[in-house]
Amino acid sequence: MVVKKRLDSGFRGFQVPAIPRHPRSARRRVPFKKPVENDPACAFELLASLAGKLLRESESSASSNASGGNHQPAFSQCVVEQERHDEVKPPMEEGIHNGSCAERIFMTEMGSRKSGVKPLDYVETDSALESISVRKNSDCWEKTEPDVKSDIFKWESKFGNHSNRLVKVPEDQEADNSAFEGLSLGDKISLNDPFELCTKSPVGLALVNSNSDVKSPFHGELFPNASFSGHGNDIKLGFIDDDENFIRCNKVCTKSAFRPKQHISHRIIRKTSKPWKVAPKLKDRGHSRFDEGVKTLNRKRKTCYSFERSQHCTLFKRRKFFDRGSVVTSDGGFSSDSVSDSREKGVDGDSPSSSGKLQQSKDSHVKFSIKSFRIPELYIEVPEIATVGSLKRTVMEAVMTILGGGVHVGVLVQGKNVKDDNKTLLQSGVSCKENLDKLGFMLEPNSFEVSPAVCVGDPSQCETPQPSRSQGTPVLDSGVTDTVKDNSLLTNTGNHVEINHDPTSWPTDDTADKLTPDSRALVAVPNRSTKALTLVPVNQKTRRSELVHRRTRRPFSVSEVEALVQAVEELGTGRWRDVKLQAFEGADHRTYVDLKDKWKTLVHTAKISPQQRRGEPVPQELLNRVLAAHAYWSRHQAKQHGKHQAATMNITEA
DNA sequence: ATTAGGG
DNA sequence: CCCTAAT
Repeated sequence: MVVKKRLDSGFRGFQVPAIPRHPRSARRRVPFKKPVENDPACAFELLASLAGKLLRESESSASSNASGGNHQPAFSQCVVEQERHDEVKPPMEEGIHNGSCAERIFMTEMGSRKSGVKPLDYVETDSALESISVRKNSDCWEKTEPDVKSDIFKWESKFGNHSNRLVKVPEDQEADNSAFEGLSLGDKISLNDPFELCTKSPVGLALVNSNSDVKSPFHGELFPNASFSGHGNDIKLGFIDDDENFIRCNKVCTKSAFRPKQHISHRIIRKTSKPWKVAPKLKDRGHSRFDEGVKTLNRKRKTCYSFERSQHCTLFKRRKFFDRGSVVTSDGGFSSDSVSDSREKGVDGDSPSSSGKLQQSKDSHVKFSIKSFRIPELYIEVPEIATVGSLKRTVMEAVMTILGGGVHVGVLVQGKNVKDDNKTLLQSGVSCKENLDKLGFMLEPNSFEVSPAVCVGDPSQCETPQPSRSQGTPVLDSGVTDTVKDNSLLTNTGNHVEINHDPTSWPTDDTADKLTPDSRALVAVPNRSTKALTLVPVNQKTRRSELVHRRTRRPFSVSEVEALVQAVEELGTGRWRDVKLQAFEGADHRTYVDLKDKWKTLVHTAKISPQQRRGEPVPQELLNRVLAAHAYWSRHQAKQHGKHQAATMNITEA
């Protein structure tokens, strides 16, 4: 039995919480690579494993230390990262990861004791509490300060370190390590969403801001007493947000909130021991779905994580943004970052992940956040007995397949695809108040006409009066929020996928497909491998050839035509299966559909003048027979039809 | 799985 | 030939 589900909503379900994106240097421009070996789908599991590993390391370390009596907390420092993330950052990925910004995990082993932990690829610990050199992996990290006095996991948003979060995992909290196996520090993993889980916790989260220059409203001490000293086992998970926390501004991004990219490249992780205080806000930002997840998590692991999330979207090019005091961006490329944190109020009520907002400000700038992108429809087919894990992987594969070919963003205004990239927002109507609700973004696989930069004309041209929109209306809504309930541990992906399309979720949905037929696409290819399922992108222009080969053309020979005509003369034109069996039994490459098609063409050929015919000429004699048979069976069929109906009626009556 | 038709 | 809808 197979479960076929049409993910009608496309992967819109993959929430793309408005998460801040950072300029990530040229990397962003690198064509999206195909997913690497790391199975993204396993990210969560990996994360879990990693965490477990870490915990264990920490514990063992602690115990060993304990024996020695006085001891310093052992720290583990390592970086976990899915490299792919550095280079592959299609907007969609945000969706995939559901805004969980943490893709890179830094586990810090601060103690001189490493508990057998291997050196990290990215971070080198000089020694306990010394400065930490962070590999300049993505020109985002350089040096960290040694303030960390307790174990800390720093999770950096793979997307550009925008969200600072510090999650603390007190040792006293029983962590279920059972699930964490086989992962060693330094292992690379991706956090595809785990954040949702890990970051949802009542415990509260400390925001680690590496950029002291920028004071976002969120900066503050989350955990007044973040250190859990005395136990050396305490672990904090920190989401390191480097720069642009700015966008965090609840209202509109203020100039001061932004800073040039240059700074970004010199990010410093600092004073994790003094996380910015954000607790109060945390609550405000607690999103229903996250909360749910947290509960579950806590229930299961008693591990508390909390998080502070910054979500913003940037649609403007950085330079411009900067010049105008309001643009943030990522190296010119379009990013799904939201320009501002539109969730000023009502955050509690609606889950941020499912709602986006667009607002206009007085300064003629269109500001909004993107909650999610519409993603080309995916069709997935998996056996009922497939595991959730396989489903996740499958979905991930599907998504990555799309991404693998590169994606670009499409902009929809009132359901219409705005293809002219040179249009200004004003011209496109994006800035129109009426269209605010109808602004949508979608990912389009493998575009041929580049220009990923969607929007943005010149902001200064947005002169339309822009009454600030009241918070609520989501521009993009995945409507998934509700689905994330108890199974937070299982779902990331799954929960974010809407199985049933809810038209109301996506205002632009109805037209999206029509507008971009090429972008709709993935179909399940049954039985293609041992895997639960295989997804094949349907983007015909670019991928079908790779995945679903068109059968090689095999012109019918005259003898074949003769056999066909013979069979049809006897059997008629409505029994192709029989024709196949009778005349092409052994010809596996000729399906009854082929025969039917051939007959169709034969009839057509017979009707046209010989000059118009192409290919190997078919004897006129045969064509004549074709016409005769066609005429005959056409009439016969009509009669048969009538008889059949009559018969049916009689039966019914009888 | 077949059949019928449009692309 | 492909793709779909309808059987």
